[in-house]
Amino acid sequence: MTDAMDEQDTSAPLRLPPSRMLSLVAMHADRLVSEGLAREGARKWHYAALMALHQAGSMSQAALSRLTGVYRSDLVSVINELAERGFVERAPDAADRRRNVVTITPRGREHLRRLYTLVTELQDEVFAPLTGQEREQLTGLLIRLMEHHSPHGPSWSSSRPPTS
Amino acid sequence: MTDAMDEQDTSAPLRLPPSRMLSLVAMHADRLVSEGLAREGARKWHYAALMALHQAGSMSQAALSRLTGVYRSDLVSVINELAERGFVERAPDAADRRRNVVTITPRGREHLRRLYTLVTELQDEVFAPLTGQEREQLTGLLIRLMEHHSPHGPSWSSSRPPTS
DNA sequence: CGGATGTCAGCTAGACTGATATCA
DNA sequence: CTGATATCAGTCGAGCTGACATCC
Repeated sequence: MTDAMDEQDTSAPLRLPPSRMLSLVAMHADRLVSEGLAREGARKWHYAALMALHQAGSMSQAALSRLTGVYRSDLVSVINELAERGFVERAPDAADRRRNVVTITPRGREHLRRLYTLVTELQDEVFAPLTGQEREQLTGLLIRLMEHHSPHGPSWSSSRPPTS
Repeated sequence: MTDAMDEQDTSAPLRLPPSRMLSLVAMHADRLVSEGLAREGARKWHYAALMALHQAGSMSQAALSRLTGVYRSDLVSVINELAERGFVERAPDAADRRRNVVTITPRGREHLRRLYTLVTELQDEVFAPLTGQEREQLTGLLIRLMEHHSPHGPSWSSSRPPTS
């Protein structure tokens, strides 16, 4: 009966707090996704921004920041890179001259389709040991935790494929 | 019927890949834990190192590195800080003069007990929206994923309290 | 010799802060 | 004036690499 701290036991498995498990799994998943996207010359934020623009339509950088969780300051370079490659257009908003309206281009949509396929495959790789039901369990639990943390943020669901 | 990409729908929730959900939840959990530990003047690695030493006994820095996942190079400063505060002792190994044998001290055990209590409370905070059963589901799934990623690493279980 | 160990210096992407100029 | 916007500079912890001297 060990109630307080378990004593030395070299053979026993390391006991980790659940938050640490989350970090380890998230780190591994992040690495797989990042490396996969890098092969296509993209980064996570590129994907996130394109996906958000595709799903929710053109918007200002500040709005995109709120939607994706990427900081306004960091979004600048992301939009720069996407614009350089013609995946996105940044035009001043006539109605509010502080704003840039960011719009995804047809080339951006093509790119997004490639990235989406890639990301989907990578998700399968990450969650390979889980059955479909278990994956839904997991995402369900994660969504509950996310809603608890940022109750005023956007609501989330697992990603579904984008239409051309 | 949306098979490919869903078109614009500002009212719809953002669809995130599960790996992104993992990152968000892990980030939030990490922040809570880090902030909590900071209030006690500690960091995650301090806790991880003390816990590993407590559970598995004295060992070299390299062994501690393998056990905790903290890089040898980063462990140096962690051990420095713990040693400065008298939580740990670093002594040359007579049998293998390359090695430092790191040992947790009684004061270190006291400190660990405080940190353990804190970390446990923080876990409760992070996973507050889940029932006990759901938390076990979650950790079960996470362990399966961890084992899949590093099948030759240590095996894990959820953390149990340390004994004095 | 090859390989492990402890240490140091430095890199990188990412999260975050602060300041500033512009404009509603 | 308050507050939002885009941008830039810079901080900070964390993960990771490379090199080096020492020792097995």
